Amino acid sequence: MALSADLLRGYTDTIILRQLSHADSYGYRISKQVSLISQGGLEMKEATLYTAFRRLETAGLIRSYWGDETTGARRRYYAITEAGLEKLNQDCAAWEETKIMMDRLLKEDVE
Amino acid sequence: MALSADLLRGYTDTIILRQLSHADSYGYRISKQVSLISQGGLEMKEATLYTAFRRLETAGLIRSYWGDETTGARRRYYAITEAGLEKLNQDCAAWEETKIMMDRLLKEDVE
DNA sequence: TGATATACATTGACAGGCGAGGTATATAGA
DNA sequence: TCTATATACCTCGCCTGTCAATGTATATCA
Repeated sequence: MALSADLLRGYTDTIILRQLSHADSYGYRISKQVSLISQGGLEMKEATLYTAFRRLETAGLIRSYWGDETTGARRRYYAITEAGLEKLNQDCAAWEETKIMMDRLLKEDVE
Repeated sequence: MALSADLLRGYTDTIILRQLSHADSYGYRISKQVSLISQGGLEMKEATLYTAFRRLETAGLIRSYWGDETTGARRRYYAITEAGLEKLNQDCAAWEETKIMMDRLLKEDVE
């Protein structure tokens, strides 16, 4: 990822889960979507992306299947699972808390 | 750190710089302050903290000196440098952008 | 024919977080 | 007096996530 790369470490998974919560998708597309939505601010590197897919699938948060494209490069599609949706909700809640916490840590003056 | 540990990776430095922007401080105190301000949500581990101090000092963003306590354990104080203040400003700006980006990635629906 | 876009995947280096361990001083209580 | 607890410092080595580099294959367009 670019820009605040390290900050978002660990939220890669959440971002992917969120994209999959719209509809099944595949690596290349998710990577483009993320660039688009973040207006170029965040670029998920392929290595990072595919590592995350493996991690998420192992954890049972997503599952994958090969698309039946008759033309062009084959695509491995990913779908979010029930557990994945739960995780997404948790992560989003955690993100809200993190924002509040960080804002306090970065702005608030100490007693 | 607890909770969103991984997310804050890389922002450890920023949090420390912010604390030092109030006044010179030392490891143990900063760690307590962070717990206090974040209401226990974020606990900076000592290993993390001292690693960060080394990193920041090497980078010229802070400097250190021994306190002249005549009683109790000795303290190594840290002070933020001019470069550190600049870095802090940049990081805070980056944080604001990151929030916007993440909110878009986690909430906004794709086209 | 060669460049570019689509689409997948792995390997190995690197960096940051942190558990576990260690040192030393001061104080309060049993 | 001895022990526990708080204050205060520090390092080693493991683990995990990111990512540059590299490799594969298909389709399109100049």
